[in-house]
Amino acid sequence: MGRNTGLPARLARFRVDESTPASTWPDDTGCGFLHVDMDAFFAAVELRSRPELVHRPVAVAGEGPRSVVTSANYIAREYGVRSAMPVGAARRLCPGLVCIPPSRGAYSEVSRGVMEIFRELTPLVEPLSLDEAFLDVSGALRRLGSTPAALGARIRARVVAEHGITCSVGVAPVKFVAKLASGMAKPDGILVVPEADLLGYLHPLPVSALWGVGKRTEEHLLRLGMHTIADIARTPRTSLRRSLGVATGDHLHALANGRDHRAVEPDSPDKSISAERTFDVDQAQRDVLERELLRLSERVAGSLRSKGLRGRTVSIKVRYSDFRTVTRARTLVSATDVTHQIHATAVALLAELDGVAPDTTLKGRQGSPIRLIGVRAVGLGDGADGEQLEFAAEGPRWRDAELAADVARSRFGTAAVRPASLLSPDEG
DNA sequence: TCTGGGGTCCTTTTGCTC
DNA sequence: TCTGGAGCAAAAGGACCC
Repeated sequence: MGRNTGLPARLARFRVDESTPASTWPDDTGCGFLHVDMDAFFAAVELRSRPELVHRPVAVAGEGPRSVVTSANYIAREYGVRSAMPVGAARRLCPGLVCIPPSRGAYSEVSRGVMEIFRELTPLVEPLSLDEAFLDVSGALRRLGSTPAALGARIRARVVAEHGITCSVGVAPVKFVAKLASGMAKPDGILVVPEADLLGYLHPLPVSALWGVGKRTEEHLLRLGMHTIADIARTPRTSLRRSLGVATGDHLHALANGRDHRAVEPDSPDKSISAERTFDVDQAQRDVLERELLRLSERVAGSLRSKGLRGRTVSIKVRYSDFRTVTRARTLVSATDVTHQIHATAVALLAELDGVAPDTTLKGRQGSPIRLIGVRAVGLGDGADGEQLEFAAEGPRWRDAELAADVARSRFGTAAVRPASLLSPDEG
């Protein structure tokens, strides 16, 4: 089948071979958690419409000089191409790399379809991103007359038949192990971690395999002499707390011992909504930065309105040319979804960063060169906590105008209505 | 290699109030 | 009147994930 590449021999017995009778599969009794992950999702979606590229190294990446790879097919990965890698570096590793610009809408549409398949089996579906989700199937087994691994196989068959892309499935008695298992099942496979083998599976793995252990924490753990998950498991919890902090220490200690009491949570509300932009060339001109803040505020506010949310705190993020990143936040008297108010707050925060009074004339003013600027709304709610006092006089009018613009955009396209300051000179 | 964009969560610091 | 601490919320930074 061309699968099984890179799976350590000791784990081969956990892999399901769907061509053999289910009676020969690993024991999945008590494995209520499935984690389903699309294989090289964005690249796979693109390749559906570009079959001539299937046997070539392909990456989905933006076209700007500072773009990075968002997704690479498995042929490109053989050359060392990875997501988040700058496109220039990827091309050096793989000179024949075909780069395709991302088509966000297509990914969302496929994602919706795939999630629908999951929800037909169980209502307990927790999407983690466009291309992966946890499923709790423990309550659905009797109704469906199935086993967890068989459900995983069913999902895989439907996703490939209905959407033309492959996915991998992890099946386990606890949530985070299902996620680890799907990663090891890749590409195009299923891995079952039987309840009885949970610690046997987990303990020989490197500490970096734990979900939540990134580069920094890995370095930290290695310095402390912990190389495998077993090393963490036998370290006293108090020592882990001392070196990693209470929350992280407790968390890693529990995971390393195979304990994860988190349930699959289908409806977790949004905590923040943000938009940011990295400039092709660093910008120091204040009016350019303020115009970009307007564009970003529009996106954030539009997204808030489309979800029926308002944010109480507005924050900006600025990354300077030397990659130093700072954030500044301001909490409003009441929550907002109005572009005008978010932009005004963002501009005031930017002025503060430069030590300039908010009402200073900023046109043409130079600050330190900036490579990235972003706007975020946090403290989200439905806005039922009252009207916008701070904005009482003119807020409702701005909001009405923006709602009308939303309607126009939904009918005539996103370019139909834009603030005058965002029009290029020849459009004015 | 020269580092995107959208998120979540945690820790530490700071400022306010009692 | 001044000071110290507790408790809390906000702000800021950072690690991590896909």
